[in-house]
Amino acid sequence: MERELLLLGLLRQHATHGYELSAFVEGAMNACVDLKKSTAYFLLDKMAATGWVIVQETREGNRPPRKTYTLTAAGEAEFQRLLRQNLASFNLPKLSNDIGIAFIDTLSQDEAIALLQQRRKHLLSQINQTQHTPKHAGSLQLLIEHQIYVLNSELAWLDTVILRIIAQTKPPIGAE
Amino acid sequence: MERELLLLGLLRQHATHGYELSAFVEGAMNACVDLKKSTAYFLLDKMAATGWVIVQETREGNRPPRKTYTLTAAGEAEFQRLLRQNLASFNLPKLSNDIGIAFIDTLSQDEAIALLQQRRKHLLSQINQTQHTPKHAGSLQLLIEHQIYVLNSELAWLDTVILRIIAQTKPPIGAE
DNA sequence: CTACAATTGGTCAAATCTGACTAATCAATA
DNA sequence: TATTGATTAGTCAGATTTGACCAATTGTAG
Repeated sequence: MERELLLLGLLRQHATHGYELSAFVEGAMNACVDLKKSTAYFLLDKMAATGWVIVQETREGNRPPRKTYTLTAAGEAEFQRLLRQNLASFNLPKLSNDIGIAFIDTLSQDEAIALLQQRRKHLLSQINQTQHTPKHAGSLQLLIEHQIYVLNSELAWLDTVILRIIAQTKPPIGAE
Repeated sequence: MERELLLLGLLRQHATHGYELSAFVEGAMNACVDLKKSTAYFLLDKMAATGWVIVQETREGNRPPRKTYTLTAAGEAEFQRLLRQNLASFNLPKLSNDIGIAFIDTLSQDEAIALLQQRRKHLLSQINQTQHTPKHAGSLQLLIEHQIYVLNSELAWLDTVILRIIAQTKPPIGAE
């Protein structure tokens, strides 16, 4: 339902066609949202069937007709409902992408640390990229800030993991 | 690929049937992984087709036959590959579930704050639940710790958002 | 003992998602 | 001004995911 909320919220600002919507989401919002063009069209069509939006094919020249989606009153109501539901609840994001961590003890310490250093670099570059995305309007910007915040906590966590592994079975010189 | 890595990693510890795998994942690992039973079977069958596992139907009594999955050498190799790839890379988790935040400026301050307080409660109770899940063996436990860590950073972030909203247009008594 | 629920083990049709594709237009450049 | 490449706009078959279901077995309470 988060994706529907997003689309309704965007359409609420101004009615537009699927391409612009998905270009925006896959472009400017790329850092915080995963929603492909084809899925966007799918969802829009479903919402049209439900009555939350209406479609108008506007034919220009002889290119394939452009479909403009407009929010209906029912769509506005659904937006209000979804927004409140979304804000009031929290569902933990599952299976981020650290499953590998669960099996890290099958590797030698050296290899484990080398791999995690690489991971650390990926993370840093993502932080950089995300920090340099163009500023969004209004509270959309909060999403980007959240993303940066999350990436930074991941970085901090990763560092503690690396330290733990180093500490683990390397009580070196004066070990007790 | 994270899910395949997980299944291979678990099957590596000991060959077993789909039900036990998915019961474990949907049970003890529920906090950090989202993988339904039916998806697990689907993935297992796919991996069987690829040759990473072999299936043996063991018929006991006249109940529907039980399918036992065993890791092959190719499966072990793929595990090694996926593990390294997973550890060395980082893909940011997208569209957590705070899309609502992007549209929070369409609400009155009072309602926004009330809703976020509710969200805060959900979050707290999830932290509690996750903290009380039974301890996992070995580095599997790291996943749970990560989950708790993430939930706590989400809590901290949520609090800053709430504070920001309160501060936003409420320069009360001696406003300049 | 028996009936009623819970658990074990798995399947399947329907819903959803994806990558690859079409096809027109614009933009630039040789 | 053809040729090439990007951009706009959307479709679709095939892959994946889900929720609901089936059927046997194991408690378990009366």
